[in-house]
This record gives sequence, structure tokens and C-alpha cells, in this order.
Amino acid sequence: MATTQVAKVSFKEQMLQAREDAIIQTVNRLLSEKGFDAMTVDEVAASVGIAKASLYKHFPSKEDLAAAAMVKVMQRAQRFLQSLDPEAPPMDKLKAVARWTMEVQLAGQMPSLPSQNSTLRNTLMASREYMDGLMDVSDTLGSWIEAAQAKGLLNPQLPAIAVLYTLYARACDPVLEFLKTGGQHTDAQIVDLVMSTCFDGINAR
Amino acid sequence: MATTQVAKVSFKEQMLQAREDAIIQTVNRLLSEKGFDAMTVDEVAASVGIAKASLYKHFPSKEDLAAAAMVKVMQRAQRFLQSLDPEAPPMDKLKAVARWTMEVQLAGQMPSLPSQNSTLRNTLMASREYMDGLMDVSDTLGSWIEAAQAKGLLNPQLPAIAVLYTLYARACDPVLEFLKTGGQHTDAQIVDLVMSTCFDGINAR
DNA sequence: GTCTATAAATAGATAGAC
DNA sequence: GTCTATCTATTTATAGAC
Repeated sequence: MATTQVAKVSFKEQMLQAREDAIIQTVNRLLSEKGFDAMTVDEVAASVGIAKASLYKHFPSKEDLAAAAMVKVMQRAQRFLQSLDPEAPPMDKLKAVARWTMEVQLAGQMPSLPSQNSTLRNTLMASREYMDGLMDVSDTLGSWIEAAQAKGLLNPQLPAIAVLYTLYARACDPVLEFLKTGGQHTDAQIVDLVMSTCFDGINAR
Repeated sequence: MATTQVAKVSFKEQMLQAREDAIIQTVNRLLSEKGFDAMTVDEVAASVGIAKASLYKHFPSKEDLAAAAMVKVMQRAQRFLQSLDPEAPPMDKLKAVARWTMEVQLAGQMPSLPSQNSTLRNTLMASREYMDGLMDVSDTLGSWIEAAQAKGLLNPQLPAIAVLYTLYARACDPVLEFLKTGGQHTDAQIVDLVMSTCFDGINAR
């Protein structure tokens, strides 16, 4: 009986986890499409296919719901960083990260950041999980940036923090959406274009 | 009697215009701080110091209120473009424009664009005044971009539209706010940094 | 945990007196 | 045109049965 019960609980937990993953995936899509303020909890529930009250059993508030989605994205980023060959040149890894973030955005899975002073921002800043992930990612990228600057591959006159923010901003760059709406370029071409403007600038060389 | 009446009307109209300007200035600030969705009409009314109902005598809806603010920004941009010396090199004018948009943003007077599919976007697209202004600005900047590319000063391999969008995006670049929050740089330094990353990229040369 | 139904609060918009 | 007071719809959140 004991083994059956254990198996049963494990199965239930798996189902629970799967549902929460589905919720968060939906939230990430909506956050990417319309942002936190325009996204409604009704929408999320309807899109996932469960009742709103059920949603609130999983997450205590809209802010926590969005925060959980942001944490998931941050974890995904951490996994991506860890998947890169530690022996690879830092500059290559930075370019791979920039490219990856743009691809995630074009896939509609990159939530637009709450740059304004919103309630979500407060929740995020209070989230240990999110902040730890952000710190970890920033530390890793920061070390790569400094290494690339030391090698003379990144402009050493720029503060590392400015480079870091510039890369972060590319993950939410509206230019990608603009160009996609234009319909004149494929996703791959759009990524290449923004990679070029990000690293080489718009000046001629 | 006739002259008195005319003068009276003119004065009233001036007061009306002044009030509407004050409203729009407040709206621009709030749009810049929190975006369209998070901005409430109650806030606007309270900030201007008039009743909400009075606000609705001036503007028929929240969308129209925001649209009027965006039109004002667009007109301001048009005036700035016209203020530049027509004989100056196109590249110099483009840099002046980029710098100016960043300064406006740092001054808290640049509304964040409705990149998502929002009701505001529809209203803006339906606004002849806004769209005409946008077209005019885009045409002017586009011609300067092509001229700078022809002279080999801007990368001719980039589609002109990609350069245009890149410049537009700088006007709302979250990097400015990030760096400002960091508190390690003056506004002038921040503008210089982003000017550098925009035109020269983050690579070393 | 999931549901239906509902509460409580908020936001956009309007009525009507002055 | 400005105000107070109110309406209506929406939205976040919860109660309570199953």
C-alpha cells in the first residue's frame, strides 16, 4: 500500500507541475504580447482552460503569477548560460547569448520588462528566486564582458555595466517587432540585423 | 462692443489652450513614467488639478487624451528637425536627432511607445495628425539615412528602415533609465554612452 | 484542486447642477 | 467649462459547494 500511495502522490505532483508549467507558458506569451498591465487574469484562465479561482489556488496574486513566469525565464537563461562551452572565448559566448535572447523574443516568449515603477517591479525585487537568478546571470555575463574587453574585442572605454544593460535591452528591443511587422525580412535576417547594429553599430567601418 | 467681444473670446481661447497644454504635459509625463495602461484618468485629473469630468470635456476618451499627447511629441520632433541647418551634413543631423530624443527621454517627456496591440495603437493609427507627423519625420530621417549611407558614413549594408527603427528605439531605450537608476553617471554621460553604443556598437574598433 | 457565483475595488465615462 | 455625484463595465480576488 505504501508504494502505491507514494506513486500516486508523485503522479499527482507531476500533473500539478505540468499544469503550472502550462499556466506559466501562457503567462509568458501574454506578457510578451501585451505586457503586465494589459494582461488580465481572466484571459490567463481562459487561455489555460481552467477557472480563475483555480488559478488563484496556484498563485496568490496577479503579481506573483507574473513573477513566477519571469523566474522561469530567468532559470531558462541560467540553463542556457551553463550549456555554453566554458572553454569557448567569452566574446563568442556573449554573442551566442544575445542571439538567443532575440530568438526567444521572436518566439513570443520574452516578457516585456516592467521598466516603469509598477507593482510587478516591487514583487520582482522582493522575490529571492528572481533576484538570485538575475544576480547570477549578471555576474556571469559581467565576467565575460570584462574578459572580452581585456582582450580588446569589446570597447574597453564602455563601462561593463553599460554593455550589460545594452545586451539586456536587446532581449526586449522593439526593433525586432517593427521589422517583423514590416514583413520584409525573415526572423533569421532580423536577428542578424540587430546583432550587427548591437555589436558593430550603425556606422560604416 | 464687437472688439471687446472678440478680445474676450480670444482670451478665453488662450486660457483654454493653456489648460490643454498643461493637461498634455502631465499626460506626457505619466505616459513616460508608467505607460498607457498603468496611467489612469483619475491620476491625470488629480495631477492637473481639475475634475475628471472637466477632462472629458476636453478629450472624449483616454485614448484620445494619450493620442493628443503623442501628436504633441511628434510635432515637437518635426519642429526640431526643421530647426536643423538644411546645409549641415545628414550624418550630423542624424546624430543631433538621436541625442535630442535621448535628452527628451531623460527629461521624462518621452512617452513609451505602445509596441503591443493595444487600443491606443488603433487610435494612433486612425489619427491623421499623428500618422502625417510620423510619415513626415520618417521621410526626413529616411532621406538623411540614405544620404549618409551613400557617403559611406552609415553602414550601407543595413536596410535604411532598420537604421530608422534603431534610431526610434533609442528614444525609448530602457538602458537610459537603467543607467540613471544606477546613479553612477550624469545625464550627459549616459547620453554619450548610448550614442556610442548606437553608432559605434559595443565592439572595439 | 476545480468549479460556479459573488464580493470588493477600481477605472472609464456620464448626468446634471452651477 | 467646471464641479460633485453616479453609472457601468471591468478586474482582482474570494466564498463555498463538490
